[in-house]
Amino acid sequence: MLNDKVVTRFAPSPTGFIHVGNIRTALYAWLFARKNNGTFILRIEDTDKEREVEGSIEHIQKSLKWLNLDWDEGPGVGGPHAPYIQSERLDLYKKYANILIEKGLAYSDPYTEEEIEAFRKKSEEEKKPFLFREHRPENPSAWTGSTPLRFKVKELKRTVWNDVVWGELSAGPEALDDFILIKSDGYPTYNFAHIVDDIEMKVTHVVRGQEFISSTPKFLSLYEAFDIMPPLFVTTPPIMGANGNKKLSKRDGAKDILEYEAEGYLPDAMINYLAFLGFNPGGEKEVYTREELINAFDLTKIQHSGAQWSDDKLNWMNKEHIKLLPLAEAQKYILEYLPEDMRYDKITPKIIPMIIERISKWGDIKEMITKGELDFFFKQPQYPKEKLIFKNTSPEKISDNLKQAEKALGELNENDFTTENIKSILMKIADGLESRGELLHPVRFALSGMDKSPDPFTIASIIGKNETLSRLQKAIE
RNA sequence: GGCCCUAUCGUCUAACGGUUAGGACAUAUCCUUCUCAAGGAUAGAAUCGCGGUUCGAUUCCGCGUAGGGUCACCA
Repeated sequence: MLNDKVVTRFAPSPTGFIHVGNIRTALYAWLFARKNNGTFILRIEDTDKEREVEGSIEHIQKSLKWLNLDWDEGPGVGGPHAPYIQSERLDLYKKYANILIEKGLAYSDPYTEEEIEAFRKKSEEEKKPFLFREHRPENPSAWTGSTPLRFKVKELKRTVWNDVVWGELSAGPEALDDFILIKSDGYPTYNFAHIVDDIEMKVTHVVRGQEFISSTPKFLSLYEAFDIMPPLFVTTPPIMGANGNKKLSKRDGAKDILEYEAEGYLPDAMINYLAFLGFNPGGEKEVYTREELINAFDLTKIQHSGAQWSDDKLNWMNKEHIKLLPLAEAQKYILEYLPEDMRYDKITPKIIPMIIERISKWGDIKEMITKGELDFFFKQPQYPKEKLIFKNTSPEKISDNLKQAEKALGELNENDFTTENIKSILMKIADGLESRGELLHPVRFALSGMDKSPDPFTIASIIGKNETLSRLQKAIE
């Protein structure tokens, strides 16, 4: 087993979108497979037809594709163990079920749901855990397929196993029970189907959330029944909601991973953030590229306890990744968020760095536009009267200062109309005044019409000499 | 309730049994700046409690406490 090629899998059920908690488990499985030149399988566990949500399979694939978590086997790409959708593999589960029946390790469940409910209620009243095996029928009739098929626990014992992340784990015999293998509707349960598939697909490392720790003894007893070496278990801690310490779940507002795409996060930033929420390779470096992440990934450095989600940190991480992006690449993203009239203007490329400086995700551009923080680059701004008042300075003085600026800038050659030159010229004038603000504020306001904006030198150099002079003129009037 | 697991700044985390317990996010202040942003600097901020082992415990052990998970014909 140890010398085998690494095989990991992500096995979601198609019950809707997948959220960040699910995706991180997939990410760890993917990182580990990639690091070891192994195989990453996508398998759809659709054995509960009632909970299934239409379109989920496509949505799951879309989510993985957005994050560039490519799968080597699975829906869309096929593979040696196809099909990768459990509802299309029912014969296989029957085959494995028959092996257990022949070994005397599976039997037909004779009870009605009401009867079982009564057993459960009784246990509850007696403050004891409900165990089906205490009600195991003496001479069950042959299984016909219309009743549930149950696993027959052979030996009640303490189960001890080794988890790659947590080390040695164990549970007493009360964790073992005669669980259902195949439901009365003919579909296998998760407990049974995923083990058959992991065996068939030769999965070496089962990466999954810690909610499965308690049922691991059951899984191990199944492997034992088949006389097959179990895979290694890699248990990941939960992700907790941002406000509180509840496990992140759809009920508590966990978002569809694709919403983050819509908000303009970078896939590599999302992966970086997600990986570090519950994993740390040591050292002080935190911003990792995809390649670096694969190299640094180490299952034994996964945390044991839950980590709280933080939008702040995600935003910071995303900004760091935006900074790593080549300018041309960033421009491509930004163009998608700009309205038509800002998109193909000759000004556009010049404002890219200024936009990048002010956002943490592409979606923030929408906000900048709404606030009018971009308009003035493209057209003459309005000067709302209520904003025209500059404290401690008379209108005449301002007008004079603007005229001075206009004159000085007018003497600057068109080709020399750079941020640096404009700054040195305006600063020279401003330094002669009582305060620099007496000049810089009116000039900036003349150019942008905004209370808050980038500095006047940058704006002037972007919009060019003619437009700058014309706006100064207009403002003087 | 039974069983299982976890515990370092507000948050994410680092630290062969020996460190002034480190970094990052967030926060505050300062610098740069007319403003915004970005950048730089500084500050405050943690080993859950009690015992034990040890020359020495964040680290190992026990007991508390707190939190999480799980006890389905769901996955």
